[in-house]
Amino acid sequence: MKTSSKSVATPGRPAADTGRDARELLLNSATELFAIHGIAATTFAMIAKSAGLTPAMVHYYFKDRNQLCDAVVNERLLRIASYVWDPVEPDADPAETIRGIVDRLFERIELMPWIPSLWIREILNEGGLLREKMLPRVPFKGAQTLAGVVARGQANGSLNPEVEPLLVITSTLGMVMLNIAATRILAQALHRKPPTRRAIQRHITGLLLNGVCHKPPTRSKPVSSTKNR
Amino acid sequence: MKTSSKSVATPGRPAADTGRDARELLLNSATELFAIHGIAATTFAMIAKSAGLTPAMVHYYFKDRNQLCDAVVNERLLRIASYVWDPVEPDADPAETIRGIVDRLFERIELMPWIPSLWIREILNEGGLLREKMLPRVPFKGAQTLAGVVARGQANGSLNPEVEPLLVITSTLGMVMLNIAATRILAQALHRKPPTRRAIQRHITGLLLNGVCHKPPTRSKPVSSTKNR
Amino acid sequence: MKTSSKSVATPGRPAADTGRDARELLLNSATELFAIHGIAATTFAMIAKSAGLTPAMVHYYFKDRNQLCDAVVNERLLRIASYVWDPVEPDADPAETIRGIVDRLFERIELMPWIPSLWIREILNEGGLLREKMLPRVPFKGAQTLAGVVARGQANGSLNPEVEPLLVITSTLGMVMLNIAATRILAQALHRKPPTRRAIQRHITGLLLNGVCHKPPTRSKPVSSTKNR
Amino acid sequence: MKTSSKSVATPGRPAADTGRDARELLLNSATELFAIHGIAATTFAMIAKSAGLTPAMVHYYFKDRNQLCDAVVNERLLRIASYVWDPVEPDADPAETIRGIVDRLFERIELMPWIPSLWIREILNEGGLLREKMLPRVPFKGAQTLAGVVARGQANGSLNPEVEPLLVITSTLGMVMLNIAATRILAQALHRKPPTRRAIQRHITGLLLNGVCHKPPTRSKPVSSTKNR
DNA sequence: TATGAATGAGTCTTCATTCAT
DNA sequence: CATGAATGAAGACTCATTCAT
Repeated sequence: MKTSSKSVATPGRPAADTGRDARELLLNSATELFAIHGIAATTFAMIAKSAGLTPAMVHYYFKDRNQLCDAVVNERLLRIASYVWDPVEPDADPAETIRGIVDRLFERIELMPWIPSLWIREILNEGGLLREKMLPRVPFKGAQTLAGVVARGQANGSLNPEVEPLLVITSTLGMVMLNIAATRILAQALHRKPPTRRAIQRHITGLLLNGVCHKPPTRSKPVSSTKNR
Repeated sequence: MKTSSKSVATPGRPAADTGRDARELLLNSATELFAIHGIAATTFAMIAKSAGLTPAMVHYYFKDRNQLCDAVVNERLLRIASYVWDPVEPDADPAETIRGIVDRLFERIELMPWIPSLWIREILNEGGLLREKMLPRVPFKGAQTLAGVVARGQANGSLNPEVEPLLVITSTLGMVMLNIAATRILAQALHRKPPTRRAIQRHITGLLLNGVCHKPPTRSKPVSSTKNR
Repeated sequence: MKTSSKSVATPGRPAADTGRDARELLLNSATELFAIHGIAATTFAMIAKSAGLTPAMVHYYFKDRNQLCDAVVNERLLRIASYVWDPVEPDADPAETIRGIVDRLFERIELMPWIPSLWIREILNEGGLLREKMLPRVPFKGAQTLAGVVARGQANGSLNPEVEPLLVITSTLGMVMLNIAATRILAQALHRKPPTRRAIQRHITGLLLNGVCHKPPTRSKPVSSTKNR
Repeated sequence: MKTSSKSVATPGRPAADTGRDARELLLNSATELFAIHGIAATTFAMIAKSAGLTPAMVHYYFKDRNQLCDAVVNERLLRIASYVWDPVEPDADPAETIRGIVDRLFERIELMPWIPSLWIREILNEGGLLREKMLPRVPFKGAQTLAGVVARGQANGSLNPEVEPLLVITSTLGMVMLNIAATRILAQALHRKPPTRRAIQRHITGLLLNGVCHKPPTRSKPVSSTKNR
C-alpha cells in the first residue's frame, strides 16, 4: 500500500482526517517526482497534478519546498535508513552483516522503487538537496558498526586488506542502488533483456562478499538470508 | 579569432587556454554547474555569471538548453567515454582490463572532477537529461568486450560465477563514480578525515578484482598508477 | 462569481457588464489591440495595461498567444460571422440578399469598431494569424448560398454577367470593411470632413447593387435601414 | 526581375557597387516580408536571411526599422502610386478613368505581387506603420481628380447619384487589392479552383463601372484598355 | 479544509544595435 | 564593405506564494 496512514473511514465521522490523506498523497507524489526529475526541477503544480489536487494544497500542507523536503526526509527516508542499519550488530560476522544490509535494502526498494534514484540524486550527489538534511540525522551508529566489523576482520587477517573500512559503507549501499538504477538503461543500450532482480541481488552479494572477505563465503545457503522474498 | 588560439586540447577537455574562448568558458561553467545542481536547475544566468559573461551569450553560442546539452555530450562526455573504453581488448586478462578501466577513469576524474556527479545525475539516473542523448552514441563496443571477457573467464572457472557479466560494467563504473562522490560526505558525517584519492583507488581496485576474479590478483605491482595507460 | 453576473450577451460581444469579468476584459482589450497593431505586434503587457491588469493575468486565463487567438475566434469572430451570414436564404432576391449582408455587417461594426481592421489584417491578409483558425470553422453555407443566388440571377439574364459569383462574396464583405477602414484616412489626407457612416452605407449599397444587378434597384425605399433584418 | 536597379557589372570595375546591390536585395526582401508578416513582426534577421546576408547589414544600410520603412515608401510605394495615379486627367470620361486606374494597378501587381498585402496591412489599416509616412507624400492630385470627374458626372445625371465621389477612390483601389488578396483564400475555403486573374479583372471592372456609371458601359472593347497584358 | 484568482520575481529567449576587426 | 561578437532591453511564460472566499 502506498499510504501507510490512510484513514479507515470511521463510520459516523465522514471525513475528519481527509486532510491526512491528502497530505500523504502529496508526499507520495512529491517523493516519486523528486526521484524522477530531481527536487529542484519538480514544481508544485506537477506534484499537485500527480496527486489529483491543486498546487495551493501543496503549499497549504508543506508551506514551501524546503519544508516539503523535511517531510520527505523525516517521514520517508529516515525510516528506511533505520530499517536497513538498525539491525547491524558489532560482534556479527562481516559477511552476514553485509548480506543483511543488502537484503534489507533490496526489500525496501521492492516496496519503494524510487529509493535508488532519490538517494543517488539528492543525498549521494554533491549539491543534492537532501544531503544536508539527512547528514545530521542518519543513524550512523549502524554504519560505524559495519566499518568496525570490517576493520576488525582485516586485523584478523580474514578480510581483504586493501579494502577501506569506511568505504565499505558507501560501496555496499552504492552497489545496490547503482546496479538497480543502471540495469534498465544498460539492457536497453545493449539490446539484451535486463537481468532479473534476483540475478542482480546475487551479483551484488557475490561481488561484495567475495571482494571484501577475500575468500568466497560458503555458498551452501541461498543468496538471501530473508528467504529471498 | 575563435579557432586560432585553440590549443590541441586533451580529449574531453578544451585545454590550457581556458579563458580565451567564450564558448569554451561557458561550456566549462555549464558542465560544472550541471554536475552540482543538475541540468534542469541550472539557469543561464548562473552559467553566465560563473563564466563572467552575460546570459545572452549562452544563447548566442548554444541557442537553447537542449543544444547546450548536446555540446556537453559531444564535446565533453563522449570524449571521456572513448578515452576510458576504447583501449579495452577482447583477449586481455580480466583483471588487467578492469584495472585499466578504473585507472583511466580515475585519471579523467582527476582532471575533470565534475564527472562522477554529472554521470550519476544525468546519465545513470532515471529521468537524467543526458541519458537519451548519450545512449545512442556511447561506444558500447568496449563495454560489451568487458562483458565478454568476464563471461569467458567464468566459463574457464577462473572467475566468480555469481557475478553477472553485464553488471560488471555498471559495477565498475559505478564503484568509481560513487565512492569518489560519497567520500567527502561520508568523512564529513563521521567526523573523520576523508580517505586519500589513492586509498580510494586501492579500495576500489581491490574490491572489484577480488570480487570478480575470485582469487586476489598478484599484488606485486602497486595498486595502480597513471603511467600504465 | 464568474457566471452569476454574466448577462445574456449580444452575439459576438460579451455584454453590458464588461468590466466585471477579468477574462472578458482581457479578451476585449486583446481584440481591440490586435486590430490596431496586429496580433504579432501586440504584447501581453499592452493587453494587460489596457485592461488595467497584469501581464501574468493574460497567461492565467489564456495560457499563450495561440489560445488567446482561439478565444478571439470562438468567442468573437465566429459569432459575428454567424450573425451576418446565417440569415442568407437560397431563394431570396439577390439585391435584398446583398443589402441584408451589408446592413447586418454595418450593424455589427457599429457595435464593434475593431471588426474591419481585424478582418483585413488577420483573416483576409496572406499571413494573417487568424486565417487558419477561421477557415475551417466559418459557416460557409451562407457565403455559398449568396454565390448561388448570384449565379442563378445571371442565368436569368437579370444580373450583370461580368460579375464572378464567387467574388461577390469578397467584394461585398470587402467593400464594407475597406471603405469604413479607409474613410478616416482619406478624409484626413484630403483635408475634407469624412463622410457620415450613413453616407458610406449608401455608397456601398448603391455601388454594389448597381454593379451586381445591372439595373439599379427600385429606390422607393431608403438606401438601407437596420429594421429590415 | 526583382531588382530594378541591379548593377550591370561594368567590366573593369569588379564590384564597386556591390553595396547598392546588397541594399536593393535587402529592400526587396524587406518589402516582401513586410507584406507577408507585417512590418512589426518582421525581424532584421528574417530580412537578412531571406537576402542571404547578415542582420548587421540591414542595420548598416538602413540604420533602423523606421528608416527602412522610409526606404520602402520612397523607393517602392511612391513610384507605384505615381504610376497609377499620374495619368488621371480632369476632363476624361469617368468610366475610362476608372478602367485605367484598375488596369495600371493590375499591371503593377503582376510585377510586384506583394502590393495588395502591404497596402492593406500597412497603409489602409488603422495602425498601419506606413500610413503616416505615405499620407503626406502621396500624389493626391490624381485621386482628387478622380473624385472631381465622378462628382461632375453625377451633376450631369449620367452617374449613379448614390455613390460618394470620395469613396470611389478607396472603392476602386480596395476592390482590386482586396479581391486579389482574397481570391486564393476564398477558393481554398470553398474547395473550388480560384478565378483567373483575367476573371478577377473583368469582375472588378464590370462591377465598378456598372456600379458607378449607372448604365453599363459599352462592352464592345476588351476588358483592359492596355491590351490586357 | 480547499480553491480559484492574482501577482511579483525570475527564467528563457529574441532582437536591434554597437563595435572591433 | 562586411561580419561575428557582444549586450541591454524587452517579451513570453512559469512558478511559488498570498488571499478572499
